[in-house]
Amino acid sequence: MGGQPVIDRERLLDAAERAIRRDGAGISIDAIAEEAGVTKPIVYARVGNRAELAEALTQRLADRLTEAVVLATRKRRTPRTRLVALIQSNLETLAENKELFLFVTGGTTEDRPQQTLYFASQSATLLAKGFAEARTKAGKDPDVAVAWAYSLVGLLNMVSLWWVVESDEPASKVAEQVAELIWSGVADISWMKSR
Amino acid sequence: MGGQPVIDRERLLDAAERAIRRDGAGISIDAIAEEAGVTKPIVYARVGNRAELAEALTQRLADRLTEAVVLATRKRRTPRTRLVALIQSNLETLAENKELFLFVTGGTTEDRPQQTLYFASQSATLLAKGFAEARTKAGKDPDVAVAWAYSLVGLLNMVSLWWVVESDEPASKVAEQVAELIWSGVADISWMKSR
DNA sequence: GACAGTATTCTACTAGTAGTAAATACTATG
DNA sequence: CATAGTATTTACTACTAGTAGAATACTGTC
Repeated sequence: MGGQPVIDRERLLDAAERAIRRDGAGISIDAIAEEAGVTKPIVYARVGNRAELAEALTQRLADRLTEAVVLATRKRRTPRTRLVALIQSNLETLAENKELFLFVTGGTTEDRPQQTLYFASQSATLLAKGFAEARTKAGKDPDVAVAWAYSLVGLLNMVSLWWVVESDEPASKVAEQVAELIWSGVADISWMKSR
Repeated sequence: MGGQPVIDRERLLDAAERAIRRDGAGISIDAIAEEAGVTKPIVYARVGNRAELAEALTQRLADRLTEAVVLATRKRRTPRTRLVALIQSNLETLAENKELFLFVTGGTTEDRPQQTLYFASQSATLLAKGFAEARTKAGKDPDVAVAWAYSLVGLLNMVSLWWVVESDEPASKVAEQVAELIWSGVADISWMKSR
């Protein structure tokens, strides 16, 4: 058991994904190592502790998400249809990666909130940049960008969680509904007048 | 050590809160028991396992949140200022209960996603009801209510997490910014035209 | 006032996991 | 074939959730 490394980081992460898909987000490092055909210290040598593992898988999921979103929105012409496509592909991608999604946003990592923020910031940073530009062009205060970015990422995150875990509605329908909210806001309904 | 129970459920939850405030969200059941001046099995007898503890504290935090929001919005006259007040009091209440917030949404509970959904549904259910009514009155499809409710709860949740953990901006400012988004949506900026 | 019965609590344990140090085994090179 | 160097595993510590059963103190009754 020496000489050439028996498995590289990427293959190890592949194995981690498989294990998570199979056994759920509560997976142990030992189980991941076993899936990879190695022992625990190898996991620590290649990817680090549990938090770092979650971080690496978060990165993967975020990339996958971005790719899917770009692909889905590319075909659409109007901003509105692109928004719907963005939301829908978000939902569908996270559903396809359900257990990974649950591991990344929920896995037993102690510093879970940091993890959630990290996951969010992956998308939010990019989004914020776009917002800032668009607002500046529109002659409005670009200062809202960061808050808006986290807002939308949180929105998408929760809707996805809810939809993936609990809802039976088709993704297209939910995407359309959420798009309506994001697009026009709540101003046009007589909201909160009584309560 | 017999006769009358030495501590009731509520006082135990008080102790749990104190312990979490002091030692953070990663607190052990033993530490909570110690703070309460009893031993672990008592905690299990009164509130159940860790997930049930989180659930009970979630309930408390949700109640505190609702109370604060009702109080804050009551003073405001227009729907728009009420929305700002809602968001701001949400931020401030969660900041005051930072560690509890992190425990509830992140504590090492294995079934964390379920926990998050539970926390969310506490507020979302109520919100959804209001939305459905308002939309029906406005002559629009009330079907969007549930998706909208989870959307907004997720939005508030993430913004709060971000603000509590990372931002230095005043709550009033962030509340104003987020209100602008929720109120009028993103339709008025030329968004996603390029990317 | 003593005692039996019972509710309550604690002690002590199991099981399982993150993370690590030290021993072991392999391979390439001379 | 010996050796140096690296990769891997074994075996361990430390910690925590959760629980069974022993120990204890209260309360009502004679």
